[in-house]
Order: sequence, then structure tokens, then C-alpha cells
Amino acid sequence: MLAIGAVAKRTGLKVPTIRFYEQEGLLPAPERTESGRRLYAEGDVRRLSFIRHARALGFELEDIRSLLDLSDDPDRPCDEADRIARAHLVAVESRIAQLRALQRELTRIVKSCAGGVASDCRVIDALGDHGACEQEHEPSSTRARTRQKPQRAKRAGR
Amino acid sequence: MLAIGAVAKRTGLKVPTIRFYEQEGLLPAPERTESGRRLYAEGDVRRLSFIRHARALGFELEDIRSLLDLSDDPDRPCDEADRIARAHLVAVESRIAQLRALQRELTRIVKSCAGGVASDCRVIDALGDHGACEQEHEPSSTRARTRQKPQRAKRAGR
DNA sequence: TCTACATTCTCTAGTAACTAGAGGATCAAG
DNA sequence: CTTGATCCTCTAGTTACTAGAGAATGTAGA
Repeated sequence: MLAIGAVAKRTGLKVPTIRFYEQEGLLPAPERTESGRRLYAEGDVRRLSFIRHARALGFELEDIRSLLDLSDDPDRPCDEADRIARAHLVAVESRIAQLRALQRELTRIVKSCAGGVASDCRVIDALGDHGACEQEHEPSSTRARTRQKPQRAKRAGR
Repeated sequence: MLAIGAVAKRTGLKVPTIRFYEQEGLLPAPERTESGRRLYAEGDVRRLSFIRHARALGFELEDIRSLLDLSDDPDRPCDEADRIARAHLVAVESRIAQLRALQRELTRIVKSCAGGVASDCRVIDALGDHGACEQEHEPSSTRARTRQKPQRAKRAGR
């Protein structure tokens, strides 16, 4: 039986994340010591590794929930796992296409910069003028998980 | 002078989003009618269009804040706008690379599915076993903004 | 045994960029 | 004069965590 810290080390997850997955019902509530500390078995480590890997592949917790339900019940047909994985693949592919459109557009904008002051900045111009864009580009969110303290810089409304 | 609804129509933003941008200090607080309704001028419409376009290109509000500050002060050198845009381009490019790694991995996983039941599901297997992956794949979040009601399906911890 | 220090516990709140809804006021048209 | 659209403010919800408070427990060395 392992303490939560040891499980964290083995799975690569952080301690609060493990508690969070339990709270979300992705992991059954583990045994406890007399004093109330969590005690995990090998199966829990496997389950958490599964979750971590699926997360790394970009699956949402809802998808992972379904995949776990599926593997908890080995007699159910595997169609759904396949469906979830395929749907995710499609989403990833369309996201790539979207980002490539952004990439083209940003490259174009960045190339147009010749230095100087803001009043004749091509970059700012280009941002203000969607009409100049070569193609449609839709929403976004480039967010990776590599960033720590955004530190709100609150300003009053001028 | 335009009411907020008219501005929403012209910019393609939603009404609450415009109020949200004001609250965030991206848009100066507009005039009000006697009864307290917001009244916008043409300049506000341009500013909001700028924001919308920059958002569509994936810039974060913090970046947009900087870009707006810059364009509010036409004597400042344009370096920073250029820097922001370049940094964003780099971020987009690395995101694409990341997603392509995911795409390869998912394709591999999905191809391995031959139907059958969960107990011998290759998809679930592959997810459980990171060792089998051909390359490292890191975090993710494929999230586009096209989804409405995730509708929490709260379950107790088995 | 005493004392540090590490680990754990629960609970709350914060992150980004909005969106949804409550509850109420005001406006324009018929 | 009433109906329906638009507007107002405020609160809370979304994803998947992360950070911190404040308290209890575990462990190792002197």
C-alpha cells in the first residue's frame, strides 16, 4: 500500500491532482489509515497512469470517464472506445488545420514589420484590419500548460 | 452614437462580451444615456474590431492589452508589437508540432482497433501503456469554442 | 523524549475568457 | 397602454487543475 506522495512519484501526477481525480469520481475512494491518510494499491497506480496518458493524448476527463467505465466492464463492446478515439483524432486534425491558418496569417503580419513607431506599425494595422486577411481564421487558444503566474495587472477603464 | 446591441452586430461580438472587455479595461467606459445605457462612438467599434480580430488570431487578452496600449501611444516604438506577434507565432508553431505528435499517436492507436469487446480492446490497451508510444507527446487541450452545455454528469466515487 | 521538518488532511479560491441566468428597468412600436 | 425587445447589474458556471490556509500526523536525528 502506497501513500499519496509515493503514488504521485510513480505516476508523475501531482498530489492535489490525484485527490482531484478522486473527487471527480475517476478513481474510487481509496482505503485510509487510522489517521485518515489515503492508501493506494497497485491497481490505483495503473488507473492513474491510464488517466495521465489519456490526458497527455488530449482526451477530456469526460472521455476518460467513459473509457474507464468501458475497461471496468470487459464485456461491453469496444465500439465506444474506438468512437471516442476517432472523434478525438478528428478534433486534433481540425485544430491543426485551424492553427496552420493562423500560422500563415501571423507569418504574413510579422513579415510586414519594418520597425519604426506604433503610428505606422504594420503589425498593429494588420491586426485592426481583418479584411486584409487571406483566409478565414477562427478562434483559438494556444494554451499549453507551461505558464505559472499570470499576475493580473488590473487597470481602471482609462 | 450606438447602443450596445448595435455595436455587437457591427463587431460580431456578443453583448456580454463587450461589457466584459470594458470591465477588463480593454475598452474605456463609454458614455451613458440618462437612464444608464451605454453609448458607443465609432472609435469604440474600431477598438472592439481590433480586439476581435486579435482574439481570432489567438492572442491572449494580456497581449491585446499591450497592443492596444501601444496603439494608443503612437510615438512608442513598434518593437513590442513585433515581439508579441513573433512570440505568438512561435507558440502557434510549437503547438502545431505538439498536435502532430498527438495525431500520429492517435492514428496508430485507432488503426489497431479490430472491434470486439473491451477486454481485448487495443485502444484501451494503448491508452494504458505509454511505453508503447513512438514518441513523447505532451499535454494538450484541443478545446475550440464550439460546445455549449457540457452538463456535469456527477457520479459518486464508484 | 524532544524537536524539526515532511507529508498529509480539508476547504476555499484562483486561473482564461467568456457564457448563462436572475431579477428588474427602460425603450420603441402598434 | 401594453407587449416584447433591449438594456442594466450581479452572481455563478465552464475545464482541469493549482495554490494556499490552517491543522494534524508521521519520521528522523540529537
